[in-house]
Amino acid sequence: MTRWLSEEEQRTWRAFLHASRALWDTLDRELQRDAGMPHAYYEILVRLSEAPSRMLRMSDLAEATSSSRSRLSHAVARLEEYGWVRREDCPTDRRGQLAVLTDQGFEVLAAAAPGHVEGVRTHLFDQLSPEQAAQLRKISEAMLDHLDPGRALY
Amino acid sequence: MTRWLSEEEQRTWRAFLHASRALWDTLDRELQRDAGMPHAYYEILVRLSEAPSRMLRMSDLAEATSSSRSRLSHAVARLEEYGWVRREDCPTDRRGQLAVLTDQGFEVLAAAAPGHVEGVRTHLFDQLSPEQAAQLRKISEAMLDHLDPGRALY
DNA sequence: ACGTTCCTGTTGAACGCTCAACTATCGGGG
DNA sequence: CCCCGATAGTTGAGCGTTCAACAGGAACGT
Repeated sequence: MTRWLSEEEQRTWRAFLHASRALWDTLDRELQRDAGMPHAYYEILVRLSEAPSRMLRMSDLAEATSSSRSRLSHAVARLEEYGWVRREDCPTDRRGQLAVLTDQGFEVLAAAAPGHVEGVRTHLFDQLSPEQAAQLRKISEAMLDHLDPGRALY
Repeated sequence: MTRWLSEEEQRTWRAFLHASRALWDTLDRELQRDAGMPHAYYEILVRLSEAPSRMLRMSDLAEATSSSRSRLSHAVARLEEYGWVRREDCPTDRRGQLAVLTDQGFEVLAAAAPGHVEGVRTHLFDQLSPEQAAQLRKISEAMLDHLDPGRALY
């Protein structure tokens, strides 16, 4: 009863697989080389930098970066070692922890951002027509609607 | 001089980021749960199963799965422990090694494939119109042309 | 023949992620 | 008030990946 993929679908699937992996690896490697951090850590810093007072509850941060609580916990532990993030107790919920972006963390992020954005542009948007970029967004949103229906759009 | 992303581009980029990660995580988790292997190992088995005599040089296998030699070496070591793959010396190049899919490995793959294909269909193709699937292919190929120009198309 | 350079594949350490187990707190119902 | 299930976050072990270093063989020029 398996609904196998057509030849056409299989080619599409493999192209997508290789392309997204290649893009991912490239950006991750650039970030590691230029800023000394993996992309997952960069994303944490970005989300914190956009939050009010540059701080977020661990859970909210986990959701924003689509990462598990455990992963975030490990990641923040390391970011704390680097001095880029610091933990604070949540005043309204004694179970809670706040992750706070330090000034040093902000500096590191500010230094890393231009290179990374340039990478995203070079490796993704420069390769697509404006129509294709719009299509990619629709496609991504369709996938998200299915895989993660509750997620905040932005 | 940084060419920052427009609001529109940023939304596209984040949607793509979350969507491809969600798809990836979902499929990887399903495969781990149902077949006891990560997607990377599944891909290795697939490529071997399609090769003549179900064997490939390590380098060729690394390229086909877009993985580093080191990664493949570790992976094959583990697949060998499971009894799904076996190594043979290459007859024409004494540096070379051949990875060979065992009968048991083939059985495991045959058992895992229907579930995984169903996952790809459910989580990807069922969510896209035929036009969107075609667009996704073009988009992926444009990315590949840039990131990995020499790669075999299939 | 010889040496240099490239290529093939492996190794071990460091790192990040997953999973399951655990502690501590919150919040609602008897 | 107390209990109980749900929630917040952490921890450690196991696993896969990366990276740099390495050994051995091939290919090429001289």
